Amino acid sequence: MTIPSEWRRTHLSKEINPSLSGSRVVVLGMILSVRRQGGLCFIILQDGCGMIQVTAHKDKIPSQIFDKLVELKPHSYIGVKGIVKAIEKAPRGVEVEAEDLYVFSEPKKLPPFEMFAKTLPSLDKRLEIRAVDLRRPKSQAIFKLKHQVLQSIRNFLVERNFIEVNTPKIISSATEGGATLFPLLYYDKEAFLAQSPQLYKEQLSSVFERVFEIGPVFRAEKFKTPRHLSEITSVDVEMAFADYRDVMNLLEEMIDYVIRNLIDKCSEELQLLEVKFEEAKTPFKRITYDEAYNILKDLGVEVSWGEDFSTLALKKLGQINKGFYFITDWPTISKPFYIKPKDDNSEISESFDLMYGSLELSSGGSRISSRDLLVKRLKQQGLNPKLFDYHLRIYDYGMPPHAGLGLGLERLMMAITGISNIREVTLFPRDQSRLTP
RNA sequence: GCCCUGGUGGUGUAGCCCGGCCUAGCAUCAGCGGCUGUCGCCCGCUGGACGCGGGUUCAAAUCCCGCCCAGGGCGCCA
Repeated sequence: MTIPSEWRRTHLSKEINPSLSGSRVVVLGMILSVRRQGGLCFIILQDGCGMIQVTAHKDKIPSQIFDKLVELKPHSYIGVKGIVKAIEKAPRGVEVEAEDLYVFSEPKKLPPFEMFAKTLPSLDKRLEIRAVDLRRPKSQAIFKLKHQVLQSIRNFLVERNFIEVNTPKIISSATEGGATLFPLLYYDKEAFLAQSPQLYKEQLSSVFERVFEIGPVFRAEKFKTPRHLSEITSVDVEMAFADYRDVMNLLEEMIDYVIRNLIDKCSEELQLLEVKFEEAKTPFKRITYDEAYNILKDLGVEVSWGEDFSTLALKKLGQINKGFYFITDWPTISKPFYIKPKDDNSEISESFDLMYGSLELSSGGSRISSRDLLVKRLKQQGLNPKLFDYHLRIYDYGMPPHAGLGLGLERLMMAITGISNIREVTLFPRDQSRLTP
């Protein structure tokens, strides 16, 4: 539809403030709520960046405009032309007193949830019409925060001379073994959706020294938990002439930077979601795998040295350690083939996981930069070095020491918002049973 | 792959264990009416539900079996 020229927006909701009092404006947006009080009507109009209260007085405007306005339902997309009034009783001390109305769209039906409801339908029901669910201010706030987190991460890394790269998501073989990949047909060959940009970013660190990628990764494990998805956003960082201690320091600084930025720029969203950041003080605690192992043993939790901690074990650790903390120096056997064993003890690796309570947010470490050692480690892990030839051949031409990390963006959002279901912090989550929307 | 829990109007729930007093309660919502400073408004009236199939019983929302769907846990998992 062509938008009539007199119904072009003059101001966004957030631009309307008491100093504009008396000016005539056109605001466009979607109705969140309509409340009528006799001859007075209050409408909360939401646009892309906030909301503004619109009022209509029966005795000040033509009756057909007033009558139309009061019968409008939430989810109607409208334009309102009116005068800005600075009024203390209005939210933010300002409102638009309507003179004219333009209706772009009215809903044929109402969604199964209310815009400000205290009780919500199950997430499953809401996901069926996710874009409508996102009209709820609280739902939107999550993704405005996520956007700001992404912006902050980019700013932080770029300020430190990292460059952003993009690597293939269609790959020929298992990146690191272990995880189940999604197979697909690539012309007449078998291919897979990438589980990680790991090997590509390592190669690129030999060129640009500092690289990062923010993009989707895919896992075909049949998870059915509130913290796993089949498709997630991974923040991958790799840097040359660095080891795992440098990476941990970088990650810690980055999270601190991200949180400071949120406090600075997203106070409304944080308030709406009741986020406090009480458990986000740097420096983050660092405990070694062996220390964690002994703590768990003393608690009577079943642990076997060399293995990843079980869900139960992580829960116990999370009870002891609130907020962010590192678990460092993992047994080499528990880590992927490219993680560097310690020079003085090859049983232990230069590696870390960043935890938030019992939730694993990130893992990383120093990487092996010798081809021979990589081949040895591949064999130890039961992987066929021939399948990795496209990667290993690069090492013949020299490779600086390097280290890096992978961070699950959605997991970070769970930690930041305190939301316990990863689907809630993902616009269109993919899991075992959900391929739409 | 295995185990556990749940499914009641559009939505969220009570009732189920211990069958009858359920003509299924409450809140929200929707429809109609009233209200000129609301902001999760308020007031009055009206409306709407036991996941699907089978069984037991004089009687099933309630007990049993199967199926479907959802949630959670284990295993597994940068």
